[in-house]
Amino acid sequence: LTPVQTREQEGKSTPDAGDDDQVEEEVDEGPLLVPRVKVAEDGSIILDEESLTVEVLRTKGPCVVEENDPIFERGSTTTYSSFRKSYYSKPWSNKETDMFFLAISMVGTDFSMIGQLFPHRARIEIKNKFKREEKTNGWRIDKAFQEKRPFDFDFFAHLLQKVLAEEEKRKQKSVKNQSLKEKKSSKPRKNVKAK
Amino acid sequence: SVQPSLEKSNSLPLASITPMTSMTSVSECSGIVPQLQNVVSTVNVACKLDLRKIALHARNVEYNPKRFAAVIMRIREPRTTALIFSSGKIVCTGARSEEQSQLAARKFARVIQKLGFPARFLNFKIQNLVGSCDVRFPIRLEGLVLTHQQFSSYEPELFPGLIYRMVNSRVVLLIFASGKVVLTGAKERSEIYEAFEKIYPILKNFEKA
Amino acid sequence: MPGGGRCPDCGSAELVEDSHYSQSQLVCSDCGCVVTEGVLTTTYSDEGNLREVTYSRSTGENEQVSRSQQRGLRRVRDLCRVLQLPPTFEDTAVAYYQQAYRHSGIRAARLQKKEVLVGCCVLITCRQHNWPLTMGTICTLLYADLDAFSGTYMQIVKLLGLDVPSLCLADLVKTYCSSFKLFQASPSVPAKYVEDKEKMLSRTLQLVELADETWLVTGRHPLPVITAATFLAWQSLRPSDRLTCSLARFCKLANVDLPYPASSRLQELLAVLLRMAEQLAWLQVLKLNKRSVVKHISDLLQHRRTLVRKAFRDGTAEMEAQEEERQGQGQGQGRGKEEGGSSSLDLSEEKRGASPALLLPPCMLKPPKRIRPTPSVSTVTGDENISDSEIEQYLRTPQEVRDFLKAQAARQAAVSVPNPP
DNA sequence: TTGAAGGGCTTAAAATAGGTGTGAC
DNA sequence: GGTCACACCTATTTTAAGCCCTTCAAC
Repeated sequence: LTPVQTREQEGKSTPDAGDDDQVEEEVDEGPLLVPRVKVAEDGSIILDEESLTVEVLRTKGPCVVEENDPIFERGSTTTYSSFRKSYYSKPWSNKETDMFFLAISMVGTDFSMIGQLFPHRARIEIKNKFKREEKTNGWRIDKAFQEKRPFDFDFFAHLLQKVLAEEEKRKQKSVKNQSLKEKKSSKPRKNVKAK
Repeated sequence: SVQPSLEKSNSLPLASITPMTSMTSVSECSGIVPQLQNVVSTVNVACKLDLRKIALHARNVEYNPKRFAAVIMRIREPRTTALIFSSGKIVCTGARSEEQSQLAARKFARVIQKLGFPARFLNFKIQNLVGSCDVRFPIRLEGLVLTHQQFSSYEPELFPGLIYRMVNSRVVLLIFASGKVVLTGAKERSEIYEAFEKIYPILKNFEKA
Repeated sequence: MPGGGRCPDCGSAELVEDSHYSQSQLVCSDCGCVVTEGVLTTTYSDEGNLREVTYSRSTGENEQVSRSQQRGLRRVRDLCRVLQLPPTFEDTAVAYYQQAYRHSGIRAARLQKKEVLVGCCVLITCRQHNWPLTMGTICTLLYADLDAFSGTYMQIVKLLGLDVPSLCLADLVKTYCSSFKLFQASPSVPAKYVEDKEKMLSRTLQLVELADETWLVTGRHPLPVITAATFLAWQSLRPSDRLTCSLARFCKLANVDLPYPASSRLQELLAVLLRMAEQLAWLQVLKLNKRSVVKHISDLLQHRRTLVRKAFRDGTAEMEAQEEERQGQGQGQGRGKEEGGSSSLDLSEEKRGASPALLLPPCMLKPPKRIRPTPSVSTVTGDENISDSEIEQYLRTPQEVRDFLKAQAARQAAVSVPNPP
């Protein structure tokens, strides 16, 4: 039983990889199972409740209805939120942002192409990043666009991998630091985004 | 075209207040001039375009025929974005004024020309203007929707603003409790100005409950 | 019609129970239509099966009613029954659905849209009868996305030229509040948490009215306002036992969802109450905070209107004065005083004693955030010269084109051969 | 456990257009 | 089953305020 079987093509978590001629595999249709399963389960429960309510009403017949007041007990059918897709996008670290500008200088404003340079980012995230930077750091966009750099896919991929790995390591370290610091309260670390 | 009848206001961000030179007009002047925020225009370069070729030779573009059948081209000055279709039709967006939009459209056409297409510049037309301003007093949207029901849609469960469709005007207004107003749908800036002058006294009536 | 009626498809009265499914259903033995499912369980995928099972049996007469329209009408009735609406509502909602179908644009719409259209017609009917029903409820019952519902709702109201009254908050208080499981003791609800329903409704209503008077309702989702008001009403009716209970815990034990914006509404309401408390001499000395003020809600509500009037200045004149002041100062600033318009919703305790707060929507009290980069309305005429060099910055040189193609090819190769470890 | 902050979505308008859902004929 | 006439997805821009999500910081 799949109550809502609309195929939402806006799969998140897996940045809609497939576009651009090649790279067919799986492409859209992204089932995006997680939310649907949740919906189905939640829904089923509600449905059962409602079914019972209807039964009760049928057998009970004379409803309480307080005279002219159309308002009477209806059980808790009033709900607030309904289903919405998740649009969450991981924040860009400073290093990753630097990589973003490097990508701009290599390929220009082709967000689909840049999206392929960032395997964990969907095209829409690249576009939003661009628009955001245009508002807050317009000069950096201009600078990157004018500083043409040769488009070297492998070079970029390796550099990005290194940067992200470093990021991850740093993150884990800070978590560990936090858990075992306690005594060593004064540590002059502080990164301050290099160069 | 071009020279706007009303003074193009001032560049002072906060100064949407105009000294209101003539008070002899029939209705009172709000003293507020909506600022243009976005201009959409179209133009026809009148030749078939090979979008793949454009995508290969220009570095300010994106082209994904699977996703969308147009080249998306961006230029820095004026900061605008264009949709370029193989038919030769161009949609230019993002400019702050009609003139900026035309200049931008000419630049897009020039890029196409430089790529070897016999581009012309036909039927340039402003298609949509978006403006905004602030009346600087709060507005009881629930009161406004009651008395102007036939023009209004206010559904706070869906959107915080009231959607107001003007009579005898293409302009649609988004009216917020904060007193901020967005006006859109106009093809000439006078329509924006007129719509605002028309709505202002109405809004004044709903400053308080 | 409920229960023992006729098949909405073919009109047959030969309805039989069919318990092949998890929920028993009434099925028309003439055409095979499922007349009443356990409720709104039909989905598009089910519909495929239905279509095969039920061939369209022409009853000879009119019936230009399409399959999808019949299904929609059936679901309109189902939804009305699930919501236990008065019988007359059903026909009104059905009429709206039929009216919508007379438009080719609706007939050609996607199936999902026709599905949420069912909810739109029921919602519109309820609104016109002042029957409190939220869009969230409709969407939950239909398993619909609120955004999908939104588009269809706006379209249909425009298309049919309907006058749809707003959702009445007071009515919603009655139904929604009543659904809180707090009115009788149970294993999950200790005695000290049990409250009298009438007292709760009355106080919640007053708090919602207070919220409305102080700009906390306009432009906001209605239900979270009520959730916050209900919580405050409940706390204030027995503060000593309930002050330590959080909004989240309250919702959990009352067995209702905690709407996301409710926390903000609660904070805003508390700020308003604090401001009001400052106007009462005997409360002033107590140096109340957002926690202790709850104990005096009863007193504050008693003099609600007077206190609101005293606690809040009329914001407009003030705003205009500020605006003019800014004008005089020129454009260079961007900071300036700000503090002058100290938020009426500011909870910081040392701010008190100052002049009354502005009575304005919270969004107007937030510090001006804008970074207007638009000094350049410029002097562009649209006819200026365009230099070749300006255009050329956007073009790739022949060498760059070759490099780009090469990189593109490499990229494709990398993609088609995923991992070469 | 709470919040704050940051980001992206909702609404309106308008042009552009292929591919395809949808139902009537 | 094909034509027809729509819908309506993808995409672009821009403002408004609210909602809603995640992440990360004080307690």
